[in-house]
Amino acid sequence: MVSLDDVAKLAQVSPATVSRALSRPEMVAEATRERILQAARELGYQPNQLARSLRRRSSRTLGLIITDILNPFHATLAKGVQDAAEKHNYTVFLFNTDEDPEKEQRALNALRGHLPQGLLIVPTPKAKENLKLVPKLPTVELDRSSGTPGVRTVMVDNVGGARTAVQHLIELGHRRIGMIVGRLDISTAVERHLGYRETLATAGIPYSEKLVLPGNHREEDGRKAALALLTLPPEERPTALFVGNNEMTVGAVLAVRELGIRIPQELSIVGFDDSRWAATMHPALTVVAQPTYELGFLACETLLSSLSRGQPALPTSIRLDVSFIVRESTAPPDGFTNGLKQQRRKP
Amino acid sequence: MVSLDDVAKLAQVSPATVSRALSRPEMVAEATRERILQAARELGYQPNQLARSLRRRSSRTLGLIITDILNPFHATLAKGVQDAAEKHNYTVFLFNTDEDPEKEQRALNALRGHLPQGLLIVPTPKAKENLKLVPKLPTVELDRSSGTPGVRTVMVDNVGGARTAVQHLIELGHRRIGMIVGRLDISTAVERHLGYRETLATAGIPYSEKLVLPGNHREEDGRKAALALLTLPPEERPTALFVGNNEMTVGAVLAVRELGIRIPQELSIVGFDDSRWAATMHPALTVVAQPTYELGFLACETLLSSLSRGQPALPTSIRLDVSFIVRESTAPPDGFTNGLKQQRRKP
DNA sequence: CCATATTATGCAATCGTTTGCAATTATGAT
DNA sequence: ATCATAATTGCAAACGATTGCATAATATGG
Repeated sequence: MVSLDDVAKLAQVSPATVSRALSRPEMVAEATRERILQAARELGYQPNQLARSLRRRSSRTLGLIITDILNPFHATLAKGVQDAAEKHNYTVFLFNTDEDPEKEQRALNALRGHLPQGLLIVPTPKAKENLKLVPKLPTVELDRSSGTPGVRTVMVDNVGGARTAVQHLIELGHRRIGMIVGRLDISTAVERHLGYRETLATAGIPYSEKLVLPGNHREEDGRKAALALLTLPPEERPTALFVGNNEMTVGAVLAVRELGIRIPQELSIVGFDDSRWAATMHPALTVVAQPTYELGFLACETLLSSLSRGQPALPTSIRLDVSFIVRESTAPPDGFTNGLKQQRRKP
Repeated sequence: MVSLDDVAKLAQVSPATVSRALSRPEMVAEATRERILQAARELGYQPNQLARSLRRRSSRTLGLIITDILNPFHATLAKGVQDAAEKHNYTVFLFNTDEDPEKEQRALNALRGHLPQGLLIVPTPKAKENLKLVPKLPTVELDRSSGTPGVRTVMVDNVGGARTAVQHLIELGHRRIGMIVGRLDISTAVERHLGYRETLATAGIPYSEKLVLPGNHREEDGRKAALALLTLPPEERPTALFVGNNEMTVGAVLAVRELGIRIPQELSIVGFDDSRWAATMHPALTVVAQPTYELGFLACETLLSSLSRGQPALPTSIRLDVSFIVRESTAPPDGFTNGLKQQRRKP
């Protein structure tokens, strides 16, 4: 490893001058600077970030904690964050919690030792507790809120998205609309559930607990929940399903196939969060689409701008709009005149 | 930030002793150790990894460079690596190159400053050049080989996978089998192409350049290539397609749909690399499935074990077996008796 | 040409650990 | 007790950068 001293020797100046030539060029005379840069280039010098960070007490490093890198939603989020970070010359440490609060805790502890400048996190339900491990770290939460006071959040309009989706189903003529909701200790699930309830209420449709099943955001949970809802007696069985996240939607669709139920003739289905899978499966899924990449990018930009301005990070909460994409998985319920089908809106 | 000194004061010992109590417990007396650990716990002490790494000249950190985090294949790879790293208490820096050699170079430079212990990389075509930036860094290449001498690789049996796929098509009765191959400066593409050629040769089917189109591994490339192949005059148009990676397979399938060609009746298609999409689309795709997670996990284990043994890293090359999953996208070509369909093997 | 202001460099302390070596204390055999 | 030996602990010097302060070099102005 070639160090400052090596460069200093070659350029015949003190290490201090080399340091300045590199990080505050205006402080050193033109000629010397040239000589130093030349020497550095010659030796292939690369500053030791560890030493630099240690001394500066700041690292140009960010922590990113997501809950499931295999979920394209999170992968996209991560890409948005990384791109933004790279733009500003920050490096990011990526951790995966698999929705496990313990892993989250370990990740935070590991991160802590690396003195990141900031943290971007998709919080697990225990995050409020876990985040106490890093009390002074500028943090922004993505996608969900843990309810930790003083933390900024960047989320999408979950309530609005759910409303649009459910409203769409109601307009098609559905009355028994089931929902596969996420864990109710996660804010996105709560909000999407709220949008669902509100919209039913507005339409004068009574809320039925039987039609709302929780799941743990994984494909298998969606499958089980859908199986349960769709094997209710015909009188109670929902004619439409609103599913709270992308993975569970996959599970739900697979369950529907297992049961041999036809979409959309016998069951309409709307998912939250778009994906290639949703767009290209047959029939193509009607979904609430989120600006996922932008969510990550923006969250990172927000964090970085507050860092650079050295501001005390006002606890703002940003909401991004979602869009509703009508495809082929929704139609009027059985018994309704199929003429309505023609009226379906296009995306 | 609470430091060693703080703990030392509280426990009434020297910082040196605290350090030892934490990293070489057997060197300090039972009683003192207890007192120190207690103090550390009380203060919520977390070692400053920067300082530690600086002094130890080793960081318990790995670099991971992949080319596309949005591709589930790479995301899965990353998860395998991370899980293995976490198991051994290593932290990983993740970088994304988007197949861009310049980004790869930047990533390597950024990484360099953080003194990682090792590097896992899915190399871009310029990696052989770029890797010179980190000459002494223990490196293992995943999925592909850049041809850099002395570097270990962990890959799958691409030739074998391609052979099985093409053989399967031949046995079904296909003679004009097209291939959408990747960039020929990437080893996986070369190998899969080789398997394709060899199998044709063995079966006595002449190799036709017209039927082999290169692509840049992205969905859109697959689409374009498929469009080109499938609009050849009927006499030349392939009756089956072997596609070299998952993203291009998606594109190819979409192209087929655009053209209104039915799979598998009018066209058989086999992809390389399985995915949820491939498994659940209609008709479900026949694929060469790779042990993706294991690839990442194993690569990381390999790297770590060579690190811990302090060995000079023999340049081994590990090949993992692929498996062939026959689903619904392959059938005998038009004009062949459909009776053959029944004989299709199961996975 | 000298005093003073300005600019460019160097010195040395520092960030928080680790570790070779020396100093201290405990242990056990005589 | 006494002394050799072993087990603990502390001192102080690193690791590679940054930076306040002092100093040397140069420029400015009268």
